[in-house]
Amino acid sequence: MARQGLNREKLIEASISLMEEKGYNAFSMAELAKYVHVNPSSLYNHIESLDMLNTEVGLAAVERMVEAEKQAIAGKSQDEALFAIADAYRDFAKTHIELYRAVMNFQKTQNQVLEKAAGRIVDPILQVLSSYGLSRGDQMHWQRVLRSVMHGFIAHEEAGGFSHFPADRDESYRIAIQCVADGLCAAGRGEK
Amino acid sequence: MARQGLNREKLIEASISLMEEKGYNAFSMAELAKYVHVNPSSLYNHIESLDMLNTEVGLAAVERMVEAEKQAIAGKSQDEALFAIADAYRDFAKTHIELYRAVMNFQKTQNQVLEKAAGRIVDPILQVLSSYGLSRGDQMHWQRVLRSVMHGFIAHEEAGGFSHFPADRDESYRIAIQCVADGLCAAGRGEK
DNA sequence: ACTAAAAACAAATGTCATTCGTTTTTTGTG
DNA sequence: CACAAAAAACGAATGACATTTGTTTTTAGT
Repeated sequence: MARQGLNREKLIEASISLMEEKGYNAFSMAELAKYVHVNPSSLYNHIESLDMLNTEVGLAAVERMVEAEKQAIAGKSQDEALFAIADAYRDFAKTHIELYRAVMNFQKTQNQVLEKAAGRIVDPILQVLSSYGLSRGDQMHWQRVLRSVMHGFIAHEEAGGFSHFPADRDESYRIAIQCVADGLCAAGRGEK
Repeated sequence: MARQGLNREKLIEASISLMEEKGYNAFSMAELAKYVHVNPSSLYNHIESLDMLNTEVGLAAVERMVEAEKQAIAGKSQDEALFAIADAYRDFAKTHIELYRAVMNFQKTQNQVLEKAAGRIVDPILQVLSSYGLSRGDQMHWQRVLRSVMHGFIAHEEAGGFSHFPADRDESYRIAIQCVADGLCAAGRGEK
């Protein structure tokens, strides 16, 4: 019954660790309580709900992913930056697959939180795209294209959807990103 | 207590209807039991588990999606077929978003089931790609590229991840598919 | 040392999925 | 038509979960 010195931040930290360790789906209030040696009901002295905890973990994961991306693209531009951010994105998802799940499972209800996260996620991508000389409108479209390719690839890869054929997945990803690179170059030259 | 004339097929059908009506997440044994006017425990006379039911619904959804795709590409080839299948894919996902979720939430554990579903999904896509004159290896890569773009786009769109900027989403999708089309043409001409 | 806030607890509620044993209904055979 | 066996329903129970409430313990500030 001795106090554990808990607070909101520590619980979020513990949630991140626990989620990485046991998996996004195995995460629960009961598991978290066990992890911090406390009764499940005691958690509510520090946090409002499981939903809120999932959101906070997702936000923290976004920060880490964005940080990794920014480091990857530092000092680079155009195709070099594009491949760097694409690789960093995939590396993060593979290394922290459970955190990546937390990001992609954001509740649609939390509109303002989602808005904030979306802004952070788009930021380094727009930075890369800015070196291609696109119109403002095209930047918006191509930002979506790149995010679609990256997430779609990782989602399939992680779900085992690419296991049917034995082709090298790294090479598939390279081809996908090169495809976007070529499209960006063409768009940058003003081709429609 | 009068019998309801239930069986495995009818329960799967009911599950599909219920899932489309109430949503993938709201689906439960309790809801299904209510829907077919039976005690929850009675369901186990016909099916093994909720997991198995989710899998069956997912498989049924794959069949419907593939059917829609095949109709869309009938008699078409190259870019026309590509855009047709891409639009059919997105249309299906938007019209039956809860079924689409069921497809994308396949359990990784069910390896043979996943294998079967994967084969079905890839089939119409390979049919489209076959008109581009790719090598067998390239077909495998580009099949992955196209699936990544389509699913990634829908996942983001459906999660509200494309709401941050007011750009037209239809146009973003068109650009994404055109990007793949251009890549396919180049690959078909033997460019590396 | 004492008071008040903070943090822990136990117990309870209302969800689930699933299992078990029992009762009811139907089916098929004599 | 009767009767036995199979099939399908049920209720009750188990153990998981999130969350609420009321109570007790611990700590911090005075």
